[in-house]
Amino acid sequence: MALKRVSQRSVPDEVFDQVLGDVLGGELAPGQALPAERKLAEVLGVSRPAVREALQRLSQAGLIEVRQGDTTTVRDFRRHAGLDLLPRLLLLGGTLDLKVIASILEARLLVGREVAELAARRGGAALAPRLHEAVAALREEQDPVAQQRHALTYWEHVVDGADSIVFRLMFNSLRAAYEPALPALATMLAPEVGRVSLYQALADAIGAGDPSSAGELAAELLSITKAEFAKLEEDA
Amino acid sequence: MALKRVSQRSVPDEVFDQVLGDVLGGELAPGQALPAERKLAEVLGVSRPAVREALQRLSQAGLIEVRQGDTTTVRDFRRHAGLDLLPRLLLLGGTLDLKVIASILEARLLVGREVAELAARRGGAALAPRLHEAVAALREEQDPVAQQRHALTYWEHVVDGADSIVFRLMFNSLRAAYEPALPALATMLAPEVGRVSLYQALADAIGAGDPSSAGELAAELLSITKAEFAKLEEDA
DNA sequence: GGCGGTCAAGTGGTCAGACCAGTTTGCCTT
DNA sequence: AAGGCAAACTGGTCTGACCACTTGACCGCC
Repeated sequence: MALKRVSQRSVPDEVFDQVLGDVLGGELAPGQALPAERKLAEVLGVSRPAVREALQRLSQAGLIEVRQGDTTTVRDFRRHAGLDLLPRLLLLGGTLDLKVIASILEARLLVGREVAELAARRGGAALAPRLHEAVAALREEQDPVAQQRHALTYWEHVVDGADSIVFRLMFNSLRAAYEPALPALATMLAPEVGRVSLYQALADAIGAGDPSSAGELAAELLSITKAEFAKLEEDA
Repeated sequence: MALKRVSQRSVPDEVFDQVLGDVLGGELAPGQALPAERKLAEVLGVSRPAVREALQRLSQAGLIEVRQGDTTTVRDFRRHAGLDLLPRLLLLGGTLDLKVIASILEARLLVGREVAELAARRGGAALAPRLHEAVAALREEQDPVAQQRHALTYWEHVVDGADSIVFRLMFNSLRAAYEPALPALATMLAPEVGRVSLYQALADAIGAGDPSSAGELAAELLSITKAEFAKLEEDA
């Protein structure tokens, strides 16, 4: 068991999370004005520089607009936030948002297929050893959460093989979304990581430089969880 | 001519940009330690809270790691930054990065096709009027940059019709990347926005709820700029 | 009545200095 | 060699003062 560093949350982190929760939860609507920094600091019992740090980060994330001399206003995150906001939408108030999960699984399937094709085209034989290594590690692993980590490593190699900075950064954003939620998602993802033979076949197709097969195999693999989730939603 | 607000750059913005430029430009390599906040503030001739604001934002963007009591270190942005970093990669040091443009155009084509299919499946007839409105505005427009804006409005409607938060946020990140560069990109994108009939046909396919046609038309439309760019690169 | 100028009050932006909290390194003792 | 302690360094936070911008109200002039 690996011991992790215990990290105390900083004051600006607390402020950031609180305001973000209110924005995403709808309590703070687009166009609405936030209290002045001085007021926020007073109400929250913290210093103004700490409030400023949080607000500048919220601004960077596309959730608020800060203008000197005027009140800070809430933006419509659906129009202004980028993909990096995804982790916060997935896990909101401590619970997983099922609609966001569905959207992630869908995007993962559609984009994953394209990335696998690119990897077959561009990664080819040089990529195969790393993929097979990840498959071997996945095969040896019993712990469900650790299995997910091996699968993530596998897909990291695939997206590197695609040789596209856009897809690489996209992968990072998506990984950042579900990595914190892995313990909760591991059960649902188990059937997928259980199909080691599919991971193996995809590695083979990529290594052989066969985009058509790679795309199909990737779609087949990534369809498993999407279907599992759809079934779960029907049962609920 | 619309007059835009003149915005003075703040001190934390300047610090953020400078450190970000050094990280993305390679002067600050992954694993390397940044000078202490106090040192940075002294060297840059600014206050420490301003430095902190910038560093916390850089940390949020995945470019550095800040830990209390230890030095702040540089992270490998390729592994840790998300899609929201794209604007900064596209326009680095005032010049457009051709490799990033190529990657954007490719991803735009592959993802745009999927989004158009989803929009045809989910947006359907309710989406059509807005699409046709955007097409009409595009047809009336002569200014190349303004044409791009109409095209962006068109695609915003399409991605809304896809009814997926992941693709919506993705669109926001991509738009944030090329929107500041529109004046520079307008020439290259002109053949695409000149194909109003293709935009029209795509709107029709989406309105008719025909995913197959929508995907094909979207791919055809988005292939234009990709091909133009490939040609430009060969000429250079 | 409409427009322009001025002022006050509010907002965000920045700074200096002090103090708190965590990490690392060096030195001493067992 | 290992453990403990202190110092020096790091980041984290606060207070209070001042700067810069925006908005709204009021007044004077045409």
